[in-house]
Amino acid sequence: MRADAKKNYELLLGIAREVVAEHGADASLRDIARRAEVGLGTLYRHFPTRDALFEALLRGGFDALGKEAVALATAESAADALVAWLRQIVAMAHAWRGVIAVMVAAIDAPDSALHASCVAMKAAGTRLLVRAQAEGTARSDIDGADLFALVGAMAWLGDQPALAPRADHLFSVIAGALLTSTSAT
Amino acid sequence: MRADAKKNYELLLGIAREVVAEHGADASLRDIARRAEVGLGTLYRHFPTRDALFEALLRGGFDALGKEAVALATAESAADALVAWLRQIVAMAHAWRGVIAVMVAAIDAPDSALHASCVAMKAAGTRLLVRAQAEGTARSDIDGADLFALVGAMAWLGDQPALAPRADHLFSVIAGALLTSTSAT
DNA sequence: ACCTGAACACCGTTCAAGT
DNA sequence: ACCTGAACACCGTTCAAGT
Repeated sequence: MRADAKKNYELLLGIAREVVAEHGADASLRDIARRAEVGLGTLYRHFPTRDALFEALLRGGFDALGKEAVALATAESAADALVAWLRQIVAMAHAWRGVIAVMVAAIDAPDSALHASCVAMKAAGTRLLVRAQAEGTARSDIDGADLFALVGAMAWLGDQPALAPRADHLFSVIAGALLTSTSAT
Repeated sequence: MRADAKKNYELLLGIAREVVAEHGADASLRDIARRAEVGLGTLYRHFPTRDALFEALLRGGFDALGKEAVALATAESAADALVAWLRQIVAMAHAWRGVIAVMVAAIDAPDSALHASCVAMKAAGTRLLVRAQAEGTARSDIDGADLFALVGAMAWLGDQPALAPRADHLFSVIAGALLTSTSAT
């Protein structure tokens, strides 16, 4: 990548971070280009699609969550590990208002720039779930797809201003429902 | 209301029903007016806001759910009544893709045309919940606001094509989490 | 190689002008 | 009273023209 291109790329990413923090996942791409004082075509050249932009914005978070899942895979309590990881992925989605809907759509769209990351997150969650199930502390009538869907639902709750105050409490309720009663958290 | 106005009102409502069924809650109002072969201003005259249009579209459903809640208030099992009603309100939201987010926003917006109906739905759910709690079959650390939020989350799940196949199963999981273990459904 | 911004096809919302 | 549609201020996306 040419030096000036690289500069624009980084600049756009920084401004996008700000604008998305302000306006959520459906922020205006035009606005981002405008604030970055860059042609609209430049934004499209670097991020040909909205998903591509989010992939770049979230890459760091995805990496961290992936590593965290690996670390938690050997934790003493598989149930606690699962819940701790769920809490983190919900928090990340919550940090990017509205992005959860984009992620959920991407999991069914192989061509989305977010597809691989979302599949990886789903797989990581599945591994933690399966381990807790093997341990006997997570209910067995749930699979990775269910878990991914519940993460979506919990993140969505946090995205709605009217519901956000309940999000933490409802996280406990839902997380509790995933665990078998002997190890309720 | 003048006869021609009334005709336009009904016409718009019918077309809106179709268009919203096709495109969900963020359907184009312009498109509705166009398909109804009516000036865009006419649509705005009858439905000054998107919420006003949805209020008109959903009024029948809200009425039915309200009556159903009254009927269920004397059902033998308060727990079953609660779950049955939850299933119905989630189904109604599901029938109008995307409308749940509008409803959730309206509950915090006293000026929304949907506000009263949403408050009524929340209150109806709360009554069924309280009765089940009194009966000892619903957990006591949940209130009406939590219930409304969970309805939102469950309806949202059904709205996402990638998650919809899991919506029924997850409804059971979440509904089960609301009940005390002695009466798991 | 990369950047720019006009062009196109859409929105939601308002409001002067018509009947 | 009611209807119409142009006008305005926005979008996302593409692409010819520039450097």
